[in-house]
Amino acid sequence: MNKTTRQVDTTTPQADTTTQQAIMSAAEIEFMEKGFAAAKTTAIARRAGVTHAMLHYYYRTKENLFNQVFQAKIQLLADSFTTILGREMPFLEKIEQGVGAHFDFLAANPRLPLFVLREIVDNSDRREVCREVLLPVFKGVIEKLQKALNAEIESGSVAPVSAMDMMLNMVSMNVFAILSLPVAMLLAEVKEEDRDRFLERRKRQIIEQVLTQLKAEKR
Amino acid sequence: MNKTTRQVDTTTPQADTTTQQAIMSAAEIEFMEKGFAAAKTTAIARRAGVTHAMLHYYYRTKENLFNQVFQAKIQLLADSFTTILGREMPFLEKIEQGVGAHFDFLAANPRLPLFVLREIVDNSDRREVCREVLLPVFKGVIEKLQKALNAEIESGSVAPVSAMDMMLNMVSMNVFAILSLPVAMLLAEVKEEDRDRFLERRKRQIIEQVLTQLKAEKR
DNA sequence: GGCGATATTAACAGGATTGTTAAACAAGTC
DNA sequence: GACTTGTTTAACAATCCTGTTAATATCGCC
Repeated sequence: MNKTTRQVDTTTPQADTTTQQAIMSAAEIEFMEKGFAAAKTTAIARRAGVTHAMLHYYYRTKENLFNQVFQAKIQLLADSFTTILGREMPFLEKIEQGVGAHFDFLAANPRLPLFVLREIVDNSDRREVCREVLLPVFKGVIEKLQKALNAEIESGSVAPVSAMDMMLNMVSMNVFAILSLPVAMLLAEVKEEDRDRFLERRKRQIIEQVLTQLKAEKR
Repeated sequence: MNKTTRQVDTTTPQADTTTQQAIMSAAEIEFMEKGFAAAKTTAIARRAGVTHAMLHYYYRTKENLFNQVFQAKIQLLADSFTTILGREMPFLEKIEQGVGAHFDFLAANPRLPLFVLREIVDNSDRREVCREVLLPVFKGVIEKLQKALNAEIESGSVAPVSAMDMMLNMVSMNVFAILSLPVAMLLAEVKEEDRDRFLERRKRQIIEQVLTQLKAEKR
């Protein structure tokens, strides 16, 4: 097997040049696929192509290794929110872009939602990680969105909706679209080769749905 | 320990009168809480107050026991869809009632969505159970809904929307509302004692959202 | 009371799983 | 070349988990 340098190589972070990185990559895959309980350290080591003793050498415990993976994934999730708001453009277009980008991010990381939800249900430590990482990001996004919304509402161009509700609706539909894809394809009787088309159609539908809510007449 | 009768007592299905039922009840709780992988047969037996050998005596394998729980839960889920459509009433009111009832069902069975999603991801047998039980029910509901929708669309009282899209939106928001409650409460900074109020508010919001879509002006 | 069928227990077997450890190995330094 | 430091291996220990089995208990029934 390949020898490692003394220090973990931080100059080429993408490849599994070191044993430690190989283990981390393998752990990501195994944990994402099976969750903490069903994933086995032996399987992770096998996938990484090393003895399972190496896993304990670098990460001490399964729990410890998992926590590092978890932290990274929560961070990834947080980043997906901040990248939404970027360039200058008309408000509705910005929303359209934002919803679409969020959808695309999830479509590219389809296992992420279930992974997170599965592990926080009865583990308050992991919920705490979520709170620490996600909360500040989320608050910032909501605040910005609410400000933009208020301006539009003031000018009468969109209906009065709360940023939080809008966000929840959007995230709900996007996450669930990805999360439930296996069931949805069953229930909508979609064949495997039509998967991408189905997703694309659903994405457009969700965007329409969000815009409809914004354009609704004041009741 | 209480002795069982020869035949499982089907006249009083609610109580754990027999060992077999006690095991089944304990299994439901354990499997729903921890999922197949993390649940332990020894823990199930302990919870049921019997030796873990009894578990194997009645259900042979952990897998077998799990499958019976899974089947029952899928059936429960299916029933939650059929009970929606019942009495005669104005269309929009019926929608309102239906969405609310679906939400309430999920709120009463908050672990159900995650339980199902978690177990079908990489198990095609269980997906097959879903298909067999859920598909016919779902198709029936969609068909009925589409017919009712068409009539309303014809008369111009609601905007042209497809039953499938509407259903997906509705189920998405309801399921995700329950599924993500732990995270949502974190992100919306809701205290434990305000949980029910938060849920009720979200329910109303989802109903509004669905109705808004139906009342949208034809573009 | 004795018989037969079912229910229950305790003990065990086999295997998998996490984690440790002692010894071998590689590589740079003096 | 010996020393130091970090890496890797193989073997092991301890525990846990699923499933079996043989012996015992319980019950209905004749």
